[in-house]
Amino acid sequence: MSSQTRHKGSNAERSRHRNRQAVLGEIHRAGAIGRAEIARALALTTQTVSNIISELCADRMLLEVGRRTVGRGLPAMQYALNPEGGYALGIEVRPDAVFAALLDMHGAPVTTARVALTDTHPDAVMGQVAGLYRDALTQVPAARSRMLGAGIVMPGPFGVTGISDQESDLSGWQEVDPKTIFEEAIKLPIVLSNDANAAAMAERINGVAQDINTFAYLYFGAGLGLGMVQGGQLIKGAFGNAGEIGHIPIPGGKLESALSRLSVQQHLQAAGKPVSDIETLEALFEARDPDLMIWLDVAVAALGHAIGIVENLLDPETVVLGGAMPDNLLDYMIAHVPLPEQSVANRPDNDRPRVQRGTSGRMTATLGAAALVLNSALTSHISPAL
Amino acid sequence: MSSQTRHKGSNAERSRHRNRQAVLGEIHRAGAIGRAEIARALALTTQTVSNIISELCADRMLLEVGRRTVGRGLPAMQYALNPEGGYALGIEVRPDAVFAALLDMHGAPVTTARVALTDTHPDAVMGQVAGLYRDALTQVPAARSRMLGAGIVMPGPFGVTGISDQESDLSGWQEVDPKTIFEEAIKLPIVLSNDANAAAMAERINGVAQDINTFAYLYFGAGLGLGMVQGGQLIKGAFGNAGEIGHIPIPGGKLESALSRLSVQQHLQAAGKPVSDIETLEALFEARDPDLMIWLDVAVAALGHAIGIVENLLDPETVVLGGAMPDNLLDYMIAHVPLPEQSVANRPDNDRPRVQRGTSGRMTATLGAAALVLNSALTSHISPAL
DNA sequence: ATTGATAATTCAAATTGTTTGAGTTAATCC
DNA sequence: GGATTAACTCAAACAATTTGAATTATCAAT
Repeated sequence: MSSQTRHKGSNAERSRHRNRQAVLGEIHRAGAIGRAEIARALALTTQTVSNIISELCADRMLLEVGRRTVGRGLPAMQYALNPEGGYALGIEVRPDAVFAALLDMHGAPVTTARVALTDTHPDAVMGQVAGLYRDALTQVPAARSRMLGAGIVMPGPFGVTGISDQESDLSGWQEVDPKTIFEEAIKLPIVLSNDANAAAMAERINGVAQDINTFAYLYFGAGLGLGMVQGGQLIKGAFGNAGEIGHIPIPGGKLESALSRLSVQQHLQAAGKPVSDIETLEALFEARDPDLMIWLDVAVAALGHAIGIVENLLDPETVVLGGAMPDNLLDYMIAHVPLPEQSVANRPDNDRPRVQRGTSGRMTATLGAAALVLNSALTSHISPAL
Repeated sequence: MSSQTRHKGSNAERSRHRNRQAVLGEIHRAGAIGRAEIARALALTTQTVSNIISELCADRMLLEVGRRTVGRGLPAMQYALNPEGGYALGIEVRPDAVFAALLDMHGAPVTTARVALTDTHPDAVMGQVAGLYRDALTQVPAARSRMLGAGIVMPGPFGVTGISDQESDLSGWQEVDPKTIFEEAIKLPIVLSNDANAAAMAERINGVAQDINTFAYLYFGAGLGLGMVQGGQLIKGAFGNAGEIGHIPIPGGKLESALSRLSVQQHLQAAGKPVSDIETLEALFEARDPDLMIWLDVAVAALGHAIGIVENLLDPETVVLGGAMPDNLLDYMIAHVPLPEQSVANRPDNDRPRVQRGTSGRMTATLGAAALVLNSALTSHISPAL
């Protein structure tokens, strides 16, 4: 079944809804901003913005943060998002554990949690997920009445049986519709995504890509994923499986066999140095372990290749690197990656870094899951004016 | 300068504009359709659609095509696009020639023309372009008052001096803004694009991708280009240079050194068989020329590689192949390409062909340039309902 | 052949949300 | 201190869609 891309018509009510979202997005972008300035940015009248803002204030979505004097004229009252105005739940399902995070309106995590997963069948997972949600609401009771929705990150690819790695596969999920069962388990609007897309959204809501509308996120999960954002919207593909960059063949095999957590683990395992967690990997790198450095040599070459593909295909403002790798390793890779000359990003006047590290941490994808929800609350879903 | 992706607010007037476009798009998609059905598709009331349609009829954009009886009830009056309701100009600027086409509302070419280009400086090109536009209007006087806009296809990449091939470069264009000077030369709204994106739009308006919202077009120009359409919209990248797939390195060099018109020409040249036009190439293939078959062996391997990249990154419904190659060669390549198994498109239930040939002809990009204009007239630019 | 159900369409009134224009407030500039 | 500038508010006007009742034409069943 292909992605249903049927546009809907517009009416007054839907206009209001979009304008509300656009106002929220503008405030998010600016941090604190006055009504007249919002009106100019959105090509609306101050009156309209005023109406919307008084509504949002009544809903406790906004806070007045004092007047700011810029030049002449009446100083504008500044408004900012009320962090407690809305919450988004992020859930990440991995084969061995489920992560949860509750984000406030600023995109800051207010609770995080993790439970081990012994049974990966849908019913068992739903039980854990419902429990995590319950716990989060217990810790932050104020969120109960202000939930915007939940983002779910699961191992993909979806609907593909041909090439899935057994390792990353969850059993018993073939015949269920994830969105439906999650909606039943936690009564919230659900957004489903893969880890790389979620990570990209995390960067956009609260990270290095905050003002960047078109960028790519190379994500180290079990394999190698790619989240692409063009004009503030994720590129999902026809079946939601866009960004499977790990499968792409490169001279020595497929990309993720040289560039992934699994790859480094296997390499070190073969060298008699089994590594199961990131801390060990971090320590090995601190010690400049020769076997790890050998892997890195191959990995940065593959990374250069991957960046070339992404830059030439998407022409992004920047490529963000992150995921299940220690920061020092990511920084090393960024410092030593051979950036391809044959790339549309290799332009003389390009002052932005072509590659940068994302806000790190193992929770990136979980936070990103919630960020998907925040993003849809903060963007108006109207294509930019031409 | 990055792509300005600032959303605009909505008001009654803009709602009407979008609804008009959505109605036109729905009629285009259906061919002939009744008002109530449009209303259901767009989640509007029949009354609203009725108002919009009577306006469009008054503007001569629509034709009544009789009533159609489906089941019970009053048979619905069917409406279709009036082909003469609007026209779009397509201009393709190549280093050696300028092509022009005038398309009617159905996307059918009503005039096509070509002039050789001896001087590629902007002023000279503008003179030729203005002349082609004048000629087109002379041949189709009815179009004069009903022009929707002009699409321009030019060699890219834009704003990149680092990696442009001299061959495909136009001289004297570094310091001008193409959009501005085209707008001056022909007083019409201008859309700029590269050849691959235009070709993709041609397929979507009037070709094999008519009902496909997410697909990719691999375009043989001088090099190898890629047009990506996701949810009915082109993926342009931050600076308009998305889809430069030709630059991507593959085992034997960069992709377009194995897979492009230039590549086959150079290969045959080296074998003592200079080929300058498509007909010769077609004839050589008909004769199964051994040198050409050698090139093809390498080319289909490269094509398989390219398809793997595109499928895994975009997850399209299909990949369309076309451009400056004879049809029989394209068909051969499609029949013999080694489709990668490591691809999200390699799914058991996929009944659609993974690769297909586009509506061919050397004019694809020129027609596509005009199709860009038609597309923007027929789509409402609202993101799909979630 | 008549009657009832169904579906498209139209008309007029109600509704929603934005815009317009006049007037108020509070800052800077001279 | 007065003129200018800019943000903001109020009330009325405006533009579009929606609502609900009435009309028309077809199918299906009696």
